[in-house]
Amino acid sequence: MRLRKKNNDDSEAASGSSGGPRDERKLRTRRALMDAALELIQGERSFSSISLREVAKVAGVVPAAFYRHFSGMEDLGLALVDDSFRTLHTMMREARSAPLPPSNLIANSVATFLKYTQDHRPHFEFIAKERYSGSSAVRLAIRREIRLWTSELAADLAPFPKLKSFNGDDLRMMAGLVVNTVIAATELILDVDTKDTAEVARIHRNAEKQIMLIFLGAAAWKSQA
Amino acid sequence: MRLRKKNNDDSEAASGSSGGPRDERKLRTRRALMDAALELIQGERSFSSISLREVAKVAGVVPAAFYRHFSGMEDLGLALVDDSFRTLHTMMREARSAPLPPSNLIANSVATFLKYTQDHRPHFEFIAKERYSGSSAVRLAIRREIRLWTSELAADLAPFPKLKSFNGDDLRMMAGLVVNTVIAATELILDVDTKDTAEVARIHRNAEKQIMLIFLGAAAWKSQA
DNA sequence: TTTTTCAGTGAACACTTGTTGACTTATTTG
DNA sequence: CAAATAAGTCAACAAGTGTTCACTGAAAAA
Repeated sequence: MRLRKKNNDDSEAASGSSGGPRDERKLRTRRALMDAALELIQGERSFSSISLREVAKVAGVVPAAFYRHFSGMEDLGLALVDDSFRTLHTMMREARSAPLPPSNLIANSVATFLKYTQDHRPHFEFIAKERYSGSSAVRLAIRREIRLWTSELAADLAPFPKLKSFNGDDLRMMAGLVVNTVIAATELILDVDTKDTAEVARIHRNAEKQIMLIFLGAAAWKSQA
Repeated sequence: MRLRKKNNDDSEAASGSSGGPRDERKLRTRRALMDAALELIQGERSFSSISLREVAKVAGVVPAAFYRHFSGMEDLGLALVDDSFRTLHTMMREARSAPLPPSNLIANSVATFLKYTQDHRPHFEFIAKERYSGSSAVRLAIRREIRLWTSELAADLAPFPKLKSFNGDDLRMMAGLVVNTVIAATELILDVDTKDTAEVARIHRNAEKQIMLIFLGAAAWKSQA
């Protein structure tokens, strides 16, 4: 109990600190479990309706082995939230480091984002499905991440000259509106047949227009009115 | 098979056509099953994670009796979608028949709507949870209803003088934005402790501002730009 | 080399699950 | 009144559930 390290929760192997063949193997299985869950989520089923045993089976592992990595399904769910939003933050970092030209900025940003969600479908499908129907811990984690994302966007928006008249609260309010709109479009696209490019394009255009409408309103906004 | 009426799906009793003691009883049990499902949904669980047997138990009925009313859980889910949106349409009809004064119209509408969602929490919680995580049939049904709702709102919005410059498509686009915003606020409120009036008020104000921002943009909008 | 650690195994457990078929019993129908 | 209808009951089923425990065997530590 003192010097023993039980290490039931991957706290070490998850970060791949030492990197021996054993840690690597553990990491692989952990990923296999997470990927298995994401795979089972695709289409009809939701995370709360899949079983620990199914996840283990798809991951090619006996059910008991699951517990070497997660304390239960809820734990797995939280890990998937982290995983999914890491994906999102990576994208936003890339976007900032290679900024788009100011002309057609909105249309390009929307296109970039929606393209990204389609390329990482499993993660975003997981988020969309668990956002409201998951356990309260998972829901809370997702809401926290979205709030964070909203704040990031607000910070990115602040320098724009047209948004001078916004105070901090109202800027977050506006960013929240943009995030909501983008999320709604994402969720629609996820529910559409990938090959139905016409419908996907329609959703794109709609989201673009909606965000343009928001910015049009922003140009006329006066905080503390 | 010809003159026999098996009546496995409540098609008659659901509408309560004849109204005898038997039909009334059947209707009561049907409602009990639906209410049981809504009750089980409250809080942690989601519709896809509750079982037919649990629903039957809460409804005070043996599992086999469930099949006298619904062919399975998915069928129950579709019935709940209908039920929930009937609630919503009732509200919108009431709102139109007793129109609010034009001053503070937005703030009043938002307040009315959000109040309503809190008074019919189970229905709206069901919709929020199943919108993305339910079976495809249920998701489709919900999306269809939301689209309908959006069109209704667009029709209500059309007469406004400030929205002269909108064509039909763009009007639906704007209505969609408003609906999304209201839904997002609703979903946030449902996830907040009912007694946390400060947080509820914060969400109210935020939604109001967001919709005002949209209308501000609308006043500057030119369709087919 | 010997010992320790630990991811993964296999079997067993006590339950819950959806669905079935034959039944009872009150209402409806003729 | 007697016959038919059908909502609800009861018991049984095969299959799947989460969790446990003693185990094996390869990698890590000594």
